[in-house]
Amino acid sequence: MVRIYLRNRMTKFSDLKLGPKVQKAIDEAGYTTPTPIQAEAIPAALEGRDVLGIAQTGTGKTASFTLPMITQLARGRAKARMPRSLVLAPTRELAAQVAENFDTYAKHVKLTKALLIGGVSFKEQDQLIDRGVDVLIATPGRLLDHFERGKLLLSDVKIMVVDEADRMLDMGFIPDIERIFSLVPFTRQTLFFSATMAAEIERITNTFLSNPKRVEVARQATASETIEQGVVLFRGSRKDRQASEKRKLLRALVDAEGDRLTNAIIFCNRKSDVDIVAKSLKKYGYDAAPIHGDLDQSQRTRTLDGFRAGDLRFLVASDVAARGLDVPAVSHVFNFDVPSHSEDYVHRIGRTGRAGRDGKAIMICVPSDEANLQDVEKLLEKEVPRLENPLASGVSETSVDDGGAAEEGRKPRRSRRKPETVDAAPATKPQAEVEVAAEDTPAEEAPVAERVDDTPRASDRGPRRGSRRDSSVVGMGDHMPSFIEKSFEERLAG
DNA sequence: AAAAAAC
Repeated sequence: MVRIYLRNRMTKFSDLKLGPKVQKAIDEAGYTTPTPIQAEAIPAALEGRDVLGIAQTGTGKTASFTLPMITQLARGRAKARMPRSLVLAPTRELAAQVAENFDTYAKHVKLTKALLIGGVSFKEQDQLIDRGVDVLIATPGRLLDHFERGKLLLSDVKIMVVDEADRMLDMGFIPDIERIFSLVPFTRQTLFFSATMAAEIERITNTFLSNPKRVEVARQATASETIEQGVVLFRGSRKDRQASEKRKLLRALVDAEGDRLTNAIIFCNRKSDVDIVAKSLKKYGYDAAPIHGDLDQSQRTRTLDGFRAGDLRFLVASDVAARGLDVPAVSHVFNFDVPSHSEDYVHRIGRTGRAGRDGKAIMICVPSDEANLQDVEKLLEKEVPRLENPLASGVSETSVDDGGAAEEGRKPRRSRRKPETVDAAPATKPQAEVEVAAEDTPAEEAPVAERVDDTPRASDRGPRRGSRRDSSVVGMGDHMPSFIEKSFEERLAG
């Protein structure tokens, strides 16, 4: 550890013998010192050796293969339909991210590339391939699809990269990966990256890598170091109300963070819940948008770009966004559900507290998630601190409804799941119902409509500064019943 | 039990 650290401190990018044009791009990007994995992997890759990198995101893994690749590919030219290198990534977003990395560091080098991912038309991808590409970046499914159409020849691939291999394993891509390995020349160079070395990954590397340089990077500061964690144990007042009450709790937790919250990712276990939570937050005036695999690729891209640019404050996500995505500077991660794979917890909260910044990760745990919480704590080897439910004292947890947030607008393509009972109720105005909650009256009996204007409102809710792009917000908008805020003040004071 | 990825 110490040795690597010292060595890393002494090594500069300029010591690594990268091509002058690559070096220029690095200088312009403002980087001088490589990360440990870059310092170790780049020299080996430049020598033409296979590399087995065991590292997580945030370690500079992507540049550890793009930089030597650009250097090596700077000479020579691709023939039509015969890419000279191939990068495989498990998700479309990750593939797109790798492509951006090439754009950044190959800007002074004449290098052609194509991004082959699903969800977009074949036509443009075909045209690029026909012209010949130096770098092909792809998700496995779409790559094989192109190959089977006979549009693509892999016999000139000199460098092959497999990124996030353990994720590929989780997603059942290993047979595809093996097939692709069988389609590229035996003499290629292979750069292979995985966050962990599961037995199956070990087997693949033994089969397809040749005397690799093994580069292992200590896990980034584990969860505990820079990320403040907490979990709220929560049970709905009634089973059929738990879902909407949980969303109310989420809003309260968000609000309680005040100005400390600049932006956040909210993870849900199910795509349907991603939609419901995003819709609900939007309805209550929060600047939120969903991302998961059932949404159009164009929408996924737009949402992610907006979030990166700071135009979007809350990203409600499935685990499509848990790993690998480079989203700089997220102040908070909320786990609306406890992830059922405990490793995913580490990946999810790893979206915050990056690059030495402080981060906060807050989770909600309902009774049925308690077994998962135990698994998470077993993995962390420590207890996640319990947080008080900000709504617990003095305020009834009953009767908060999103007004059928989930029922409005289009449902995701494949989601035929029946929404929860509460949300299926006729879409009444949320402010009325929240006000009902303030009065501690069961929603069903409340004369909602006429009470709307009497709703006590806090003029300023503090935390939100994002734009509400949806001008048709039906919900509370800027208004927040004062009881919620009051209970916080009381809580903070006490 | 679910998410991701191919049409």
